[in-house]
Order: sequence, then C-alpha cells, then structure tokens
Amino acid sequence: MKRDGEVSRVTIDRLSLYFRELRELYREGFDVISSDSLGRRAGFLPGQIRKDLAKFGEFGKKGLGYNIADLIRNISIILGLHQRINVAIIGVGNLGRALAGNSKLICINFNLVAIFDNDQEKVGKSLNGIRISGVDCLEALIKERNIQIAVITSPATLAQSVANRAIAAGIRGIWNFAPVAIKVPDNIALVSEDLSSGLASLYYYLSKTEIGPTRINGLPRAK
Amino acid sequence: MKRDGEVSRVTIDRLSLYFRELRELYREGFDVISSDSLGRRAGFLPGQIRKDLAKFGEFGKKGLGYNIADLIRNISIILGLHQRINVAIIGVGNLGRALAGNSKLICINFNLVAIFDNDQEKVGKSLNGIRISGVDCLEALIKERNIQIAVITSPATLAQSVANRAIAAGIRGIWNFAPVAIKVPDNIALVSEDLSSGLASLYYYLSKTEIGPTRINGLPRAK
DNA sequence: TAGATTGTTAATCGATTAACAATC
DNA sequence: TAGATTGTTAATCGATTAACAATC
Repeated sequence: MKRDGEVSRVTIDRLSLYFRELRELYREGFDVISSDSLGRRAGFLPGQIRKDLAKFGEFGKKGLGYNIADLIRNISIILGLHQRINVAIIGVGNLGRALAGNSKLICINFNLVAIFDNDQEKVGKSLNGIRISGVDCLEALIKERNIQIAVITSPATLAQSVANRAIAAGIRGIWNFAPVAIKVPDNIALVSEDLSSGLASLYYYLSKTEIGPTRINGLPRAK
Repeated sequence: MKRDGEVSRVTIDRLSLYFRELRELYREGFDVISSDSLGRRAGFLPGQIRKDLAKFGEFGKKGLGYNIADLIRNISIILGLHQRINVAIIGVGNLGRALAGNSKLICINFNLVAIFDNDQEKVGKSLNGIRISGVDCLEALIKERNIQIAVITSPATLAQSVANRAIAAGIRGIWNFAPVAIKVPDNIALVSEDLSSGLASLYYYLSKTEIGPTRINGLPRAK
C-alpha cells in the first residue's frame, strides 16, 4: 500500500503495536500510562510514541500521561477498527485455518463472512462456523455478503487471478500471504505479508556473527 | 533486530524479494534480466535494485543486465541462505503447522529439526516427518541437535518464557509470531512478525476512502 | 558504432531523535 | 509549589530518487 501520503505505513504499524500493548495493560488493571513506560514495554522511544499520537490529536495530560481506556478507544477510531468490515479468506491451507481462527493470533476482531477453496474435499465443510465455498462462487458471494477485504492464502500460482476476480467483484482491500508480487489498481489497498523475509534477515544476521569453524569467507562488502 | 548497523533491515527484506522473483524468472527459463524489468515485475524502482545490490558487489554487466542464475547464487550467499542452520518450531497450532510444511509458503528451505508443544495429545505424533516433543525437552534438544533458530508460534502468554529458555539453551535467533513484544539480550537476533498490523493498515486505508453512508466523521488530523 | 544498462554520485525527501517550553 | 510528562520544534540521521558518466 503505497498510496495515502498522509500518515506513513510505519506509523500505522506502530500504532497497532501500541494498541496491542495498551489492551494488555488494560487487562492487567492499569488506568494510566506514560509514553516512557509504554515505550519501555513495547520497545519504542517515548518521543516516538508521543509524536505518532500527536499526528491525530492530543490524547495525553501533561504531567500525568495517557488514560489507557481512552487511548485504546482513540487508536481504535484512528485505525478504523470500529468499522464493521466483511472479510473473506481465499485458500484453506494451514495458514488460512490459522487466520480463520483469528482472535488469539490477530489482535483485531475481523468479521469473517466467507471462506473459499478449490478443493472439492473441503467445500461444504466448515471452519470456525463458516461454510467453505468453492472458488467458483467468489464473485457471487463477495457481492451478496458485501465483502470488502480478501485475505489471500492460496498457492502463489493462483494469487493474481484470484485477486483480479475479487477486485472485479468489488473488493477494496487485499491482504496477501501468497509468496508472489501481485499487482492491483491504484484505488485498491494492498498489503503483502512476506513471510520469508523475516527468516532471511535472521539468516543474514547469523551469517555475520557466525563464530567457529563455519565462518563464512566474506563477500566483498560496500564501503 | 536493531543491531548490525551495516546494511538495514529494509534492504535485506528487499533482497529476499528480489531473490524470490529471480527464482521465478529462472523457473520461467530466462537467463538475463535488467534492473528495469526486474523492478517492473517485483514492484521496485530500477535504481533501488541496483543500489541495494551494489552494497555487496558488482553483479551486473553494463549494457546487458544481470545473469539470473549468478544473481540467485550471489544473493543466496549475501543473505547467508547457503548456511545449514537447524531450526525448531515451538507451538503446534495451525500457524506452526503452516510453517512446518514450509516449502510453498516460505521460499527458503530451512532445516527443521525439532517441533515442540505442551499438549500431551500432540506430543509423539509427527508433523512433516518430525516427531513433536514436549516443551520439557526444549533445552536438551536444542543442545543435542545444535538448533540455532527458534520459531515461536506458541500462545502469547508463553512466548517470553519459551524465548528465555531457548536463549539459555544456546539459540542465536528468534522468529516470533506470538502477538507480544518479547525481550532478548543484545547478542540474540530477534524478528517479530506482527500479523495484525497489516490488517490494521488495511482498516486504516479503507476508513479513509470510505464512500457512502458509513463515512467516518473524521478525527482531528495533523497538518 | 549506437543503444542499453550498469554502478555511483548528488539532490531530495522523510523519519527518528534530542531537547525544551508549556502545563497538569 | 515541585516533579512529571506532554506536545512540538529543531537537529540529525538515513533512505529513496534522479541523473549521468562509464562501459558492455
């Protein structure tokens, strides 16, 4: 998602982490927190938290800090989490299953209303109380159930065509987990999760700090 | 992972995306590619690709472009993907299962040598040919099998303690999928996947472009 | 050779950090 | 009041983009 131009993706990402930590603090019974303590718990500098929040309003009290319940409510409105958005999952592998049973994994309660798969063995069964439909019903159900976000957990080979069809049927956002770069028109929001890049950066880090006999004899390095 | 200081995490992430696209190009039978075409396919500006690669060496030929097979090999060495690193997965939910059956989802062939879960029902069964062990065996197996990376797919409540134990047992990197901020010593590489932030940014984008009756009456906006 | 494309430098842009006056 | 902590400005830092000479 490269459009927007107002508030950057990194800011929104951090906001969702503050949100997660604030809900945990709330659960633990705290009422108020300073940017300093929140930063220590969530792993950010206090100034960054204040700056991020200040982009949207004045939520704190000088000398006191932030009221946790209020801030949770406000971030929820900022991120638009209060919206009731219908979501479909396309592709019932283990990842699709993991996302379908969301509440523990994803700290956002999304409104899953359809699940699709090509496999006739799976069609008709249900997942978390929702019937799995054939991908041939994609367009019909997207329209019928007013689905706005498609979560793509299909194989990479099918991702682009499934995305095209979902967009043509009226979807407005795509959350792509298939390991492939999919293309969408400018007015469609696209977030691609790239599950392997995290692992790649671990490999990279480990190769640089490797000790002992397995030492990599280094590539030419810049500078 | 905030340490390092040489090449930034965003660069490494992009490198892993170039890698993925290059392998696809190779599969499609291409021999050579320019930064321009690669950029068009993977969604980056050609100059960015050249710049990223130039940090590690000179891999292209002026006037011609990059040899695909060579570049795949070189990026693989840069990222350290040629290392044989033993990996454990801790927590057998659907996400753990998805990652255990890696090859399609993750474009990196990691060397999974142990899987842990607390559930006695699961212990003893196998997943992708690997026996699930009780978490009580964590330290013993990490040492015995020389495991360097722990993938945490346990519930959030257990993540920190499991991380502490894995680190004490000698692990060097953690790939965390539990939705909680875990703390590790400076010499341990940590990559936390935050699965909900992508969804949050979709909600944010949709709330800003909402049309029709559901229009959000805006929060105060910066600037 | 002429056209294409790299590697790299310079210019721009944006994000993070430091610092502090305002104020609860 | 004194101490704490915000919101915000200014300084720093880093990343992206544009442009081009070198050269295949």
